[in-house]
Amino acid sequence: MTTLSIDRHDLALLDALQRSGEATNAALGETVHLSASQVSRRLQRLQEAGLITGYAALLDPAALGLDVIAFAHVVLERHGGVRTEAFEEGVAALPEVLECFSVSGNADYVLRIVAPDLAAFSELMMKRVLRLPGIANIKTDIVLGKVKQTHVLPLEHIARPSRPRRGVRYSAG
Amino acid sequence: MTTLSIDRHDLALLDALQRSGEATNAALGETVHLSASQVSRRLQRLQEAGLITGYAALLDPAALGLDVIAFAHVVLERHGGVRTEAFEEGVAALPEVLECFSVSGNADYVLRIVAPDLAAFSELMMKRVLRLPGIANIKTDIVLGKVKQTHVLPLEHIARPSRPRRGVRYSAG
DNA sequence: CCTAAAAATGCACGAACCGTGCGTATCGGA
DNA sequence: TCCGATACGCACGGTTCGTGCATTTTTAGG
Repeated sequence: MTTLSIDRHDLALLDALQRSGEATNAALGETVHLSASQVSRRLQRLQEAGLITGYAALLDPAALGLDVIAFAHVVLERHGGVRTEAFEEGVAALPEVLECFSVSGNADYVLRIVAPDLAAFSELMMKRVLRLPGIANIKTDIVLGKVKQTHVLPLEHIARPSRPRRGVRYSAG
Repeated sequence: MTTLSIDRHDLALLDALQRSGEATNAALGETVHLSASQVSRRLQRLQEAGLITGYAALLDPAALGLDVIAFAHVVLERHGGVRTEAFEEGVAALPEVLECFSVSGNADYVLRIVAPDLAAFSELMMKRVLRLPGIANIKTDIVLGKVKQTHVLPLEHIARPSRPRRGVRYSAG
């Protein structure tokens, strides 16, 4: 496990990076007021510490023909089984299921699913999702419109020393 | 608007890129069996066509102290107003609200929200979300466990000519 | 307050990477 | 089979990257 302390430069860097991950170190340095070499060194630390888990190209779902988004609320049968494992593995194997969380509330799981169109979505639900083991019932919310969608995590809650200090430490192991 | 046709090399490229957006053109070319120069040219086309909307660094929410994820199901009041705009703008201005969709079903909107902990989440809901205009009621599902979470869109549904062809075209304007 | 250790900074330099021009090869249509 | 169009790999100049080094700034202790 690596441990490090974060200062305001690191926060500005993380914020800039999750918005434009393709920026050069020089460009990043200009927005956060650091030299390119410092940006390079800081990024190396942040990555080793596990704060930066990777980089990704963001694709436009609509341009790829993925026009349907839906949230599926799954309730499992309750005959005290190990069926949850089978269900979770089955879900993880479906590429159209982008997310699956177990949740509090009425449902056991919430799934975020994408599909090309309603016909494909229907077929996916009937032939793949509903056939997963242990399902009692599913209620589905189909997305009608996108008000907001971002991958940018809020960083405002993190204390911002002007310099790294002992005490406030962030880690990932 | 730019229009282009996609072949299997482009698909392989998009798939590789959304998994590791930091890979060099040479490395990408190795996985998709193309030269680095071709990768460069294809990426340029895919970006101009709008299929690639950007690049981002992926951060670890837990390492940043964001331990709470929740889905909020919002029902608006129904006195035929333009309050929906005010609500949507208010939601868009909250950095903790990563996503907001209008949906079919019982609720009007589904919001995905992150927060450092339950105390902060509670305060966020009470002081910011519930004070948005036009809200009738909110039901919240708090995430207990993460079974799967990915940003990788499925591409299996796209036809895969060995070469670009006229007819099958993808676009983004 | 003063001093010394530690850490961060900017610059410089060699290596790696990127985009483009160009000649060649391959594909599709007639 | 022939021709136009398109995709391909190679090579090259410009850019970017990471690291070593000397300097400056900050922290902690006396």
